[in-house]
Amino acid sequence: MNFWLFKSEPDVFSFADLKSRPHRREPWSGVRNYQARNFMRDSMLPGDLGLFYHSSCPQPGVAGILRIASEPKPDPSQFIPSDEYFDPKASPDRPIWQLVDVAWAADLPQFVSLENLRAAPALADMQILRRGNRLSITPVTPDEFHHICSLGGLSPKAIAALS
DNA sequence: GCCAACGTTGGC
DNA sequence: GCCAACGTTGGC
Repeated sequence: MNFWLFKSEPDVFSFADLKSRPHRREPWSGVRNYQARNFMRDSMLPGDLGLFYHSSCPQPGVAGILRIASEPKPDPSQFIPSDEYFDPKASPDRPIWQLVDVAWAADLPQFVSLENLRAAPALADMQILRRGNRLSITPVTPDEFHHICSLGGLSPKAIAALS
């Protein structure tokens, strides 16, 4: 199993929004960065777990836990001219951008703020904490994932039940 | 709103 | 294939 961090602006789509969707599930559309796409295409598997991170907001940080709920597939928004994520270089025959469905997996009893993340020595190497990091999807190590779940107030038992 | 950092674009 | 210019991201 692999572990991931998904960034989203909560004004646009928050962890609470995911939880309120039918089946608590949503296609993660709009990724337009090759590295992030390649993670989805090459390394992500249904059942993998992810941290739902709120960015560009008053309180950045990890708001909850999600699970990868589909194989990667073409992101339909790339084909729709009126869509803000339209890509004229893409066609249904030759899609460029992929998405995966994600589903709610668990609430965190406590929000894990960016400040909390920075204060944890065990998380010092996280990609999200590096200067200039702009990737909307990044891998995290199993240790980092478990550490953040623990900071979020999940018991070891609850964390184990996720995997 | 500022600004540093980064990815992408396009002229050559 | 280089690299300057540009747009975007995201914390503050």
